[in-house]
Amino acid sequence: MNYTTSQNGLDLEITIKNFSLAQTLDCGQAFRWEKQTDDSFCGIAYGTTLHVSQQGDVVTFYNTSLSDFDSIWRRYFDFDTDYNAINNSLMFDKNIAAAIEYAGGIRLLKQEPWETLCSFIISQNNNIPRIKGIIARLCENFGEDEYSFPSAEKLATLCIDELSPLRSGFRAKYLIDAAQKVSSGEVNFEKINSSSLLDGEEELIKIYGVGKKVAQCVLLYGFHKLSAFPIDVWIKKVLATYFSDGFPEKANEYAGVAQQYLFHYIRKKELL
DNA sequence: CGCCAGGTGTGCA
DNA sequence: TGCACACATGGC
Repeated sequence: MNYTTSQNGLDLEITIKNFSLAQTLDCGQAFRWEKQTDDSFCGIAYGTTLHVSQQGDVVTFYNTSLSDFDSIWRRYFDFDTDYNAINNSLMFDKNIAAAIEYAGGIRLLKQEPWETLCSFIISQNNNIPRIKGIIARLCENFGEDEYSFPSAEKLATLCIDELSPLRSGFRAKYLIDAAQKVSSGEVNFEKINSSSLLDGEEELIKIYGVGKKVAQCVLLYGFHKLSAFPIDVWIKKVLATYFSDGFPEKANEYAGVAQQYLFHYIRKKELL
C-alpha cells in the first residue's frame, strides 16, 4: 500500500507521496477536468462528478463516498500501482531521469476505453482547449444524462450531419465510424483487453481515422497498457533530440509512462 | 489576420 | 516505402 485514506466529514483524504494532481489532470491525457485553482479540479469520469484538490501529500476528495472511491477513483487515478518502483526502473537513462525529476508525479489514468477512443480521435490536428470544447458538446448533446459520455450505441444511430453541433470538423465521420464498429463488435474491446500491443493496435486501426498514434493513446490511457508508446510531434522531437540511437529497450515495459513524462518535459522546455 | 494544433487518408513518385 | 497535401475549426 503506497497511500493511506481517512474520512473527514463527507470528504475523503488520501495521503500519498510523489503524486501530482495538477500534472496528472492537466497533462493532455484526459479532457473533462476543469482547473478551479492551481491544485483544485472538477471533472467527470465513469459517469460520476468529482471535486478534488491537493495540499502537499494530501489529496482531498470532496463529498465522496468510500464506495465511489473504491469502485472508481482509486482505480481511475491508479493509486494501487507503485510508481516509485516504476520510476526507479526508468532512472537508468539520464534523459528519462530528468523528465522524472520534472514530471514524475504524473499517474497514467485508467479511463474508459470508448471515451478515450473518441477523445483521441478528436485530438488529431487539434489543440487542447478546443478538444475539451468538442468533448463537452458531445456529452451535452448526446449523453444520457448530464454526466455521462454518450455510448457507442447512441452515436451509431446518428449521421455525420447530426454531429454538426460539435463543430468537430472532419473528425465527425471518424466518430461515426468508430461508434458503428465498436457497437457492432467489429472492434472488440474485450479482446483488446487481453491482446498484445500489436494486436490491439491492429484492432483499433480498423476504424477510419484511427492510425498508430491514436491507437497507442487508447491502449495507454484507455486500456492501461503501460508499454504502449504513442508517437506524436512532441515525442518525435524527444526521440530526435535525446534518443538518436533508439529508445532504450530496458524501458520497454513502462515505455508509456516514460513517454508521458518526456512529453510533459519537452513541452515545458519549449515554452522557456 | 495569419499560423498552428498530442494525425490520418489520399494521391502521387 | 516515402512524402507532400488537404482536412474543419477556432485558439492564440
